[in-house]
Amino acid sequence: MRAKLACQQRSRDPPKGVNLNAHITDKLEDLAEIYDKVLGDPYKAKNHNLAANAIKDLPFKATRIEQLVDPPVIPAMASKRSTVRGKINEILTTGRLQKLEELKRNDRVVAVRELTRVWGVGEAKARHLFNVGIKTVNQLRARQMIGLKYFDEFDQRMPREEASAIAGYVERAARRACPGCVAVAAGSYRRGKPTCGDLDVLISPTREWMTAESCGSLGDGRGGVSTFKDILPTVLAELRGKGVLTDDLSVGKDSYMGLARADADADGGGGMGVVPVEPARTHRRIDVKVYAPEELPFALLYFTGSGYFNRSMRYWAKRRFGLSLNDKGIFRETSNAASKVTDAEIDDEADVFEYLRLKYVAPEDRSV
DNA sequence: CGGCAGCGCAC
DNA sequence: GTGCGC
DNA sequence: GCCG
Repeated sequence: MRAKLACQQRSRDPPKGVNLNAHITDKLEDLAEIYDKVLGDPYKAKNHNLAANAIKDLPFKATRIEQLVDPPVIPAMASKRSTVRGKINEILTTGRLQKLEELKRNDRVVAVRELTRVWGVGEAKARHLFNVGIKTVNQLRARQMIGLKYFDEFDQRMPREEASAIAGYVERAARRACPGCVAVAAGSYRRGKPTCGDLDVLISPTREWMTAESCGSLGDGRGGVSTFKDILPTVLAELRGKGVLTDDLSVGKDSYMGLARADADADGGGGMGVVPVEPARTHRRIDVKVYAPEELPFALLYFTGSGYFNRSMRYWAKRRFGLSLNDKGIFRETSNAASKVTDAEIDDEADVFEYLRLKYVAPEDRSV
């Protein structure tokens, strides 16, 4: 009775060493791996591997599907409806496998496949990483190493004087890139806390600058940049050059996350010829974001927090008016651009409170 | 159509 | 309970 | 994907 069980068989004796059918099995195995690691279908994977393994053991190179069906290399192959058989047939007749090529062109497939090669990263983790923009092992490694490298430093909060110093660098860089702009440190710094876990700096040009920019009357070599989208890269370049920014975590179109430290050019007033002293200041988490002037009040409100304060405000806006609130504006229903509320002149945070029929609360009092 | 192995470990 | 590796 |  047990005689037929696989676990009662000796393996097919002389281990055949060479695979004469790699032209078939490579494709099947690739497809299996994608089914398993990317598409979350381990059973499809298993069956593709089953066929691949059987074909690997053949003592001849298969060129026609009949050679695999006659005595079926696996039981399923006997059936005309076997989809694996169909795929093998396609490989044998065309030398290609459409389905596989299609999948291999897919961004997500490529990324998840690479990421799951990391021990501890499975399908779910890889999918999540992909969703947050991490698509390669190198990107993952960079992130991981920064986290480890500064593990102890990230634990420490900075005195607000240090936050102020870093923000000062950002502000000066911003003013050079975009004369007249505002650069405000939000977050717990703006709420007046004596220490800060990280630093959010919001940059926003003046309305006048925007107007001048859009009609091309800037950028004539007076030091500022010519377009809105140049602001962030210009500011970052200067801060990197000064050694204020030491590592990047993510660099987007109008949002930056990275590490900064104060007193990078500590000899600022110390005169020239001073040998640069090892700064050795703690690395701090910093976010820099650029907003259009009309968005600034909302961005300020949003990034000044606290998180709890924000939630309660959003809750009110939704329950009382059916409005949704984010860092860019007030929206009806969901926050798509089309539904942005424009019927009110919102010039500062106070206008937002007023629009929502709430009494103004100063930043220092928002640490609820 | 449901089942396809089931476990220990980390979180 | 979920994700992961085996 | 395949099987019962």
